[in-house]
Amino acid sequence: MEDYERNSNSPAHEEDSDVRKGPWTEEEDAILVNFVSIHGDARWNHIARSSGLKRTGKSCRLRWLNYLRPDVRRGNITLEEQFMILKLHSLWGNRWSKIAQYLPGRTDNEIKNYWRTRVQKQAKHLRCDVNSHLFKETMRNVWMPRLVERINAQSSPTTCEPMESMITTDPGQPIDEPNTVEPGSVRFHPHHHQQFVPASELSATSSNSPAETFSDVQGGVVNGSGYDPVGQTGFGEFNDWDCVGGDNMWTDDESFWFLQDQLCHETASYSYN
DNA sequence: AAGACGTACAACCGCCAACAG
DNA sequence: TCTGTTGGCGGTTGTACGTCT
Repeated sequence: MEDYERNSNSPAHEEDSDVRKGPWTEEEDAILVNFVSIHGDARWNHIARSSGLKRTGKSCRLRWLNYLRPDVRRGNITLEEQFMILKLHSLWGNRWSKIAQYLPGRTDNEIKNYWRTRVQKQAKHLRCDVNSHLFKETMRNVWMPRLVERINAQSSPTTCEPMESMITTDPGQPIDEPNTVEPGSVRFHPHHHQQFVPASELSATSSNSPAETFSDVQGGVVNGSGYDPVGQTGFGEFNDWDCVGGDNMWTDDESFWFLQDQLCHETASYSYN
């Protein structure tokens, strides 16, 4: 651990040997939070020097963005977030920061970790590459439909099922790692600030009329069979998994709003407010 | 009970683009 | 225009912790 905390191999730079590495302590966190609250979160090298922290500016920035920022959302990835990650990754590839923009409170690091630990693990189980056609087809035709089914099935503060239980098509697959989504958690488009919350929360907590549900507003039609990977809903047309990053890429807004629209149509369990 | 193994996630690294001087 | 600095990003690694044998 001590080796990890010290940059030991640069004797030529006295300052560098003083740079701390490794896990942040509570004291360091407190100093950084206090300093940022006063001076703002810019000029990280200046912050690192002026605060007295023996950290690099980069390290301070990362700690703030990924952990200390007040709007960082912690806890397990929800079903909706899983769906968004899979879909956005299919559109944009490993552009984690871009994907994170559409998952408020989630950091690129968290999404990247989720992808590596959960999704890539499934590819390993299938004995195929995460970029292979087989894996993409499995994700498109098995996991994502099941995610939509689960989202549809949610009617109260929800349980979040891990990806591994979705690899099988057995509908009776038990949920082995349930977790609770914090009531009142909201997701919104970063540009338009339109929030959408589970309908169950709305009905319980707000005065919104039924006519304000998203599918009503949008005139959306619930697809009775849930997720349609290649047909009526249009997912399949555009979701060319082999063309990520190619000429078929959409603009950011086109991609996001198409996806948002599809998700809302298919789950019919969200509403804007 | 203890060691091996697997998982989750915090943190670092290297590269690159933007920007200021 | 050039150069150094800074911040952003994706990839990778290290470690704590849980589970399995």
